[in-house]
Amino acid sequence: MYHKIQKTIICITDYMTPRTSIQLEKIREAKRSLIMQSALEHFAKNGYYATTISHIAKHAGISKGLMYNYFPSKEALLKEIIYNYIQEIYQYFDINRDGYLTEEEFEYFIHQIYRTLKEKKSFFQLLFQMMMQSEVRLKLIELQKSIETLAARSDDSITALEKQIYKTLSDYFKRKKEKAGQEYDSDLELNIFIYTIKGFALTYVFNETEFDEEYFEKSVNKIIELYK
Amino acid sequence: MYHKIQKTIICITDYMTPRTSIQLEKIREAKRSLIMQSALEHFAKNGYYATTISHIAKHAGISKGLMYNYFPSKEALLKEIIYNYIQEIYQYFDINRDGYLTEEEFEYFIHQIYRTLKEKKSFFQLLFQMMMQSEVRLKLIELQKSIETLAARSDDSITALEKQIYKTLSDYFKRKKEKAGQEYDSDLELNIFIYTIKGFALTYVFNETEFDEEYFEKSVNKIIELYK
DNA sequence: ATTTTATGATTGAACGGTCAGTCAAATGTA
DNA sequence: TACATTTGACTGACCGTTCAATCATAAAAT
Repeated sequence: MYHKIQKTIICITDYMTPRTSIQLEKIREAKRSLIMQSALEHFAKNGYYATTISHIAKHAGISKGLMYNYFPSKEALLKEIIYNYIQEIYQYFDINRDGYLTEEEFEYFIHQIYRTLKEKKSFFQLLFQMMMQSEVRLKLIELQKSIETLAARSDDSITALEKQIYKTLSDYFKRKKEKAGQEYDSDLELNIFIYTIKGFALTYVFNETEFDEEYFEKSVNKIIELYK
Repeated sequence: MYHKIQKTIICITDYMTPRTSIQLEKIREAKRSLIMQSALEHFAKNGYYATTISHIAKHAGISKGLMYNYFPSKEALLKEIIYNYIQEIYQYFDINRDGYLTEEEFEYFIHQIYRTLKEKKSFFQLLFQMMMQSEVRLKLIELQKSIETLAARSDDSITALEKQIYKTLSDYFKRKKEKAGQEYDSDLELNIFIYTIKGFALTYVFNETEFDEEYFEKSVNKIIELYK
């Protein structure tokens, strides 16, 4: 079925071009995406090690060998997936780059987290899994660093995202402190808040009982109410 | 060689036992524990699939083959570990079997969670990993059910523990509701509380930066303060 | 005290299966 | 024809598992 889609794409791009140039590149890119999508689903569901290249290929409607035309190795494929998603998710949270969060923006921020979790569920499943194996995590970080030439960021993508979020929130909670009395420990409250978000993310992302979305939305609103 | 065969034949004639002492059983049990300990550490650090029997055996100071004298398979070893720890942890939380939690007991309960996380860090690392792979989780549940003859519990150990905790807490939060006004949604607050605990557990258990214990203890106290 | 013997513990080479990765050939495509 | 894409049989390494053989020890026999 994926195979058919792929053929269609080729047909569409079948202009009179004598040159196999930029169009070709686009087809290639589309297929790359297809493979990554298939791989992500398998990695997320069964884990990295339990997933075989053959399964990924079959699901993507291509042969095993072709995989290696697009990615040099299974590990490279994994890293590429993670790197790409991280980059993409980065965009979502670039809005508050001034570092100042209003209450409204804070609310938006939390909702944005929820939307992102929902939209990229599989990716977060994979990410959680990755972050729980020190061996793999180290490998990832090490390799992110070697890829970093691509972006102008000097720190590794995974923790960079975490850091940016942390910084913005830290400022927000500090400002709350100024408003509130002396008793209020902003760092501590921030940490508790992060635990809550983490726990929520974990629960949401790995929830299989096809819970109501409404249930989770209520939780999101409660969290906002508690911490805004 | 031939010599050996003769021995075997004699063996068949089946004299009564010049057998070793019953204490042998204790040594056996000790070695079983040793293997399980070694396996747990590897599983926790590198994940189930990335861990080889050879590694476990080498770390335990025994040969690969001997592993199979104590456990029928790698998977059985995993299940045995999880089952044992679950059973053990059960004990810790059996105190409030009456289902009624006072504020003091609630405080104790949270502290107990923290102590358990600390004491059985590796196990919780493994457990978190397991719970994130649907494939493995299903296998586990299915097999727990087949082992259940051992204990008089009719539901599987992992979720049973979860359920018991949930029930006790649910009652506690409901009672809070009665005290507080109408605005208070006990179920919702309970869920948020659980997210927080989960997030805290996740952070604590996979923390590698050798954070101060003091830091986490402060968090524990804050959580108590927020939810008691 | 010494030797014999039975038995469980232990070893590691070997087996069978799996899987990441390769490559020569086939199949388009211009 | 020339060039690119795609395939899937194949390879070599690895790993869970097995098993024939050895070791260690305690009781029995001498």
